[in-house]
Amino acid sequence: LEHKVIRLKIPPLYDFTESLWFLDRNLDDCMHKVLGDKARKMVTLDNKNLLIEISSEKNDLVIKVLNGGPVRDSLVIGYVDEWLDYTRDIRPFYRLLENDKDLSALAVNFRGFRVVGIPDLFETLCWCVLGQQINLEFAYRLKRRLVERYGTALNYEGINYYVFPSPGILKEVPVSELRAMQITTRKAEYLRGISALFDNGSVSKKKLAMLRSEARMKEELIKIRGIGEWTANYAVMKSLRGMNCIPYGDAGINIALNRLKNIPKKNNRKEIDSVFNNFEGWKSYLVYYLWRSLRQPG
DNA sequence: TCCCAGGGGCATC
DNA sequence: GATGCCCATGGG
Repeated sequence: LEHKVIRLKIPPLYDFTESLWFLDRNLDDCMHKVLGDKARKMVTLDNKNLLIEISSEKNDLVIKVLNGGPVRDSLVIGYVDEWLDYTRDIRPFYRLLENDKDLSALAVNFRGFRVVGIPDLFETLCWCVLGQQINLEFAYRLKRRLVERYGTALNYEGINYYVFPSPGILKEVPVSELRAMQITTRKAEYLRGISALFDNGSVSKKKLAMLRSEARMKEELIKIRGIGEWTANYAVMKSLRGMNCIPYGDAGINIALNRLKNIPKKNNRKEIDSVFNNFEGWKSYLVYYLWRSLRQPG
């Protein structure tokens, strides 16, 4: 069977194995699958569901469309870039890292690591709500339950790939049904509320993107019940590609900066800012590298 | 038993 | 604006 194949030249400071590491990292994320040195994911482009596979060969990033389509190459390429952020020139970020003696090891240890995005804003926000104040493993389990029940599946070579449930479907799910999945009453209410806002069009990625300013995007998001400062920053970073997003209060950031810079783990907003102020334009990347540092001994 | 997890809302001062 | 409490489950 012949598949559509797109080859893209890999730019400096992009390492696909780092993207793969993030996509795998021992967490059971139902929205993609890592098989050896390949990643597979179902994506919706031009109202069509496509199963795509990403791998690397020599100096190329290789995209195969395994199922679905056809859609224009540019749509597929655009999606992969939103997902893996591979075309961004991150050399300026590396110069900033290298100028900081406590952080310069990050540029060596995680060379070529990029922010892995979640192009679907609705999915991002639901994911944030699900994961609030519980451990990651359990959060991924909750997401899997939600997606398996209300999402759209494609079975390919014995594995199910999913499109995240639509707002129209989730807004109608009774709280009791979500409660039965161990999603708390509060979270169920948040999910239904966010779903309704996306379903009636009052909130959308397109509308937020048109605001241009990250600060204004966050401002709009925080108005939504269930979305606080942490989630607004996370969502703008992961879905709208904001470059100056700091999820203040994040436990992982606190631990990483405590290790690397001996900064207190609580009431540390000013200390956090004093570090991040040197990374104007790359704050989100620093957040990501700090998270990255938690999972592998420096 | 305790504390903590890639939080957020709300009441209170 | 800071602080304390609640939610609600699992892991260490």
